[in-house]
Amino acid sequence: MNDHASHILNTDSIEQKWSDGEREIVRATYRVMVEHGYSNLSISKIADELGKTKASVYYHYDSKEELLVSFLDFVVDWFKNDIAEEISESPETALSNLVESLIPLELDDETFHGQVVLLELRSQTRRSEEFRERFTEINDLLVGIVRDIIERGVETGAFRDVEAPRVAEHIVATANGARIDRVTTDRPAAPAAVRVSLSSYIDSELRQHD
Amino acid sequence: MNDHASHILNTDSIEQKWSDGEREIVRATYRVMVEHGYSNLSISKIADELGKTKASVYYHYDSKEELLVSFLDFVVDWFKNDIAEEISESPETALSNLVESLIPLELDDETFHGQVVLLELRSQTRRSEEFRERFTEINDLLVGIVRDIIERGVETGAFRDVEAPRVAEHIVATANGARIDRVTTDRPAAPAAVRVSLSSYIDSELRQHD
DNA sequence: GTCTATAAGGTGATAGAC
DNA sequence: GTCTATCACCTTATAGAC
Repeated sequence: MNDHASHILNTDSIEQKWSDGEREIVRATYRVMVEHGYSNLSISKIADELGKTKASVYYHYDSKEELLVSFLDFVVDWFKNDIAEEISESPETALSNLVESLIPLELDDETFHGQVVLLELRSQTRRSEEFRERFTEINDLLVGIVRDIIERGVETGAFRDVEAPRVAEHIVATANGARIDRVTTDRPAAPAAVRVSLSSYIDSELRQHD
Repeated sequence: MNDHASHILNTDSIEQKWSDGEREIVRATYRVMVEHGYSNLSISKIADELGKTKASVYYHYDSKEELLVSFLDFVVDWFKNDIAEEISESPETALSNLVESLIPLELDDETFHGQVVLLELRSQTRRSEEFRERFTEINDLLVGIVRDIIERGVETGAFRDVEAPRVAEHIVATANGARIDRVTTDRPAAPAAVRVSLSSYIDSELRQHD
């Protein structure tokens, strides 16, 4: 699994259930957001990025709201495709790989801005139920992955018999907290500290030592 | 310590370094944000809430940006005053009290909306360095409190000899992750799960059992 | 300190031609 | 599908009277 928002919306990771026009618009939307932030997003800027006019955007989407929900659907899809990778390993390495990718030591600028954009969108939860549903799905997916890894480890005897659902919530909450801290503060040492402490927690609480 | 945004900006917890006019404006700003969200905040709405006109607001603040930074200064101040409470207890109870208040089981509506507003503002980190500084300060403060409790516990022998700075970052990241999950998703069981797992982590990793 | 009035510009969205 | 033109509205911010 890659960093949360890296290479987001790459064509090859997006399913075929959208038309070319919609796909182009959503990708342009993402580029505008990475450059200007969600709060400065406008249909005009999207149209400029596309090299077309506002009316052309409104041919594909009836409203800005609908476009944003569509954008979130792309994010969810990307997330599903991206997260499915490399969990065929042993539970121990799968979990530590996941932690490492959830809390990377460094972020390139585009990924960084992509994370901020997703946080901006996440904070718009009052906008509609549709928004809320998408972020609920993303968190459910991530927690589900972690829980499955832990349960698999418990079955194979690699992990102690912990309560997988709770521990999974704990790990995901920690990773998300670290990620948000990184992109909203100047505390450069924090992410690495969290990662070390979380890894040591996993090692001593979950791992079955012989 | 109370919930992050409960009773925020109560008059008695705010210092005297602002004029009455500014204080009134900032408190009106908060009320507008709780009702309409940060992204729908406007000078007009603040003026309406105050029962005055836009020009009156601009007499006190040269720009919306300046007003928002001033608002964040109030938040930081509130945070300082609020967080200083009840840490005179034993390290064990101080830490578990803190975790309980950082991850409350229930949130009333106003506190809930207040948390969303703070998340919206936090996501506006690209707006200016001033924004970023305030949230850096808030996180530093919180991590500092936790670290001090842990260090005190290590000194008194209540806790094992853990690396206080790292564990503090871990605990705060987890609490923040749980808080953001709560206000941006429909996953009602998640906060309690995180809280249980975090408490059990603290109990088994930190506590010196005899 | 607060008011009225206004400027200058961006926004989401639509009508109708091609 | 894309265009031009336009609408109604809201925004931040200022000038000047009281």
